[in-house]
Amino acid sequence: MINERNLKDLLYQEFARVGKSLSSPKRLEILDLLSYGPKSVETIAKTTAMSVANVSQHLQTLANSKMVKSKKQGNYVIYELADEEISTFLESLHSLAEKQLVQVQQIKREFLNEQFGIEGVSLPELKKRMERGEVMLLDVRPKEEYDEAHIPGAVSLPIEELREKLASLPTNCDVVAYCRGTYCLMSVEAVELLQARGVKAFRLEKDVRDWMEFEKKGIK
Amino acid sequence: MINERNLKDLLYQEFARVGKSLSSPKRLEILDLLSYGPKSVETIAKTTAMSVANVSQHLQTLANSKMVKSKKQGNYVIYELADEEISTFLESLHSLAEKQLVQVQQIKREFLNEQFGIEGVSLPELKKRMERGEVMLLDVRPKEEYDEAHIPGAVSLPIEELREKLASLPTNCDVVAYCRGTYCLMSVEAVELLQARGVKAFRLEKDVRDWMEFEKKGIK
DNA sequence: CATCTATTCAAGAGTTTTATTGAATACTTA
DNA sequence: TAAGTATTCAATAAAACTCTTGAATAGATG
Repeated sequence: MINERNLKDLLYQEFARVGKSLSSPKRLEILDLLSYGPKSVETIAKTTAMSVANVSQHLQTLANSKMVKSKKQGNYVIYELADEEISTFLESLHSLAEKQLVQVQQIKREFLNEQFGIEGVSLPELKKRMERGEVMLLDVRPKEEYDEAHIPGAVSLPIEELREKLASLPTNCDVVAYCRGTYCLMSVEAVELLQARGVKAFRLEKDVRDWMEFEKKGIK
Repeated sequence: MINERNLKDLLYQEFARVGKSLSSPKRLEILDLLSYGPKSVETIAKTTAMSVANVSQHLQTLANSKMVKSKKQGNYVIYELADEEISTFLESLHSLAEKQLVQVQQIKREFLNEQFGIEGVSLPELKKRMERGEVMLLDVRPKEEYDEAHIPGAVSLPIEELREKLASLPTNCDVVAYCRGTYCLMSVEAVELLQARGVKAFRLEKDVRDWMEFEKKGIK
């Protein structure tokens, strides 16, 4: 008879390939970034502050366990998540970590609440205010990510642009800024800049995918 | 201003703790086993064919990332999953791996379908047949796991016992056997034994948790 | 109190990861 | 075709991980 141990060993070794993809902080960061849309190796390297060679190596590990796939586009190799399910899976990993690890809660509190006294807005609240035309919604991520997907009604104004054009922006309109979710600080900076100019600005902790989730529930 | 890199580095390091838990085949096997109920270190070591010291070490890694928790009971230390959500999460890891990795599909096919020409039964089918009193449902896992949770109407007959008492079992009744799901071979062996005695026996690929999931959907 | 037992600890060897560096490759574009 | 650019490859050093072995510990039981 076939050895049960044999099956188990083979099987869990395979399962662990997925686990190994998630066992390196850097790889997790890459995966998270890719969940906001396809990116070139160079772009990933720049936004994650890693060397290109290192990113390339990690991407190959990820491709090996079928977490990402790539295609050549012009001079660039564009990587993206191999499957939508992976994005969902990453989210559940985050929520699990947030629930189980006190450390994460602490980091979150320290960096997001205490350090920046920035008022947050909830999704239903945002929707209401937008319908009434009370606020302008700002997507401060890079333009490409906005093009990939954005919250309906949002205006694209990447954080770099915001920094430059700050002086020429109107100040008479309330603003809500969002970026790549809770752990991304671009919207935090945006709100700080705007507030310093006297604009009533708020941060949306949620991101595009949260919005899509939210709308799906509403429609159901 | 606070370094965004700083936040990211800290954060993903924490997230990766969960990933690291899942990056070792042995740890995954332990987690899976624990998803069927609390177990002592010794029991885990025996069923996974690992040394006690090694299991203890892995369990400590897992406890460190808050995947499992332990309590002292008599002479034993009993470990269990720290949270029900972890069980769900493990399942989604399995389904992801099964979907993405051709290897897993191959292993499954090789070990479960080709090698054993054993007819499987689906959950709705099982329910129908049980309601009509046409089949006996056998839970061939260790007694403790049956006590922890089992499919309603199932009879506990651990595989070892089945082996011993085989000769004294009735042969005039159709049987469906189940154990720890798709990748566990105890039910396969049970079916083989029973079939060799001339009993009409079938395998249920699903397990208790699948059943619970199934019932929940039905009730909704 | 002494013994027994399940578990943990500690040290070490062997392997596997990870980031770095510099070169190689493959593809564009002028 | 030649130059340029994005990515990958290859080699290496440092760090982390995994399993084993044998001893230590803590708690239960006689």
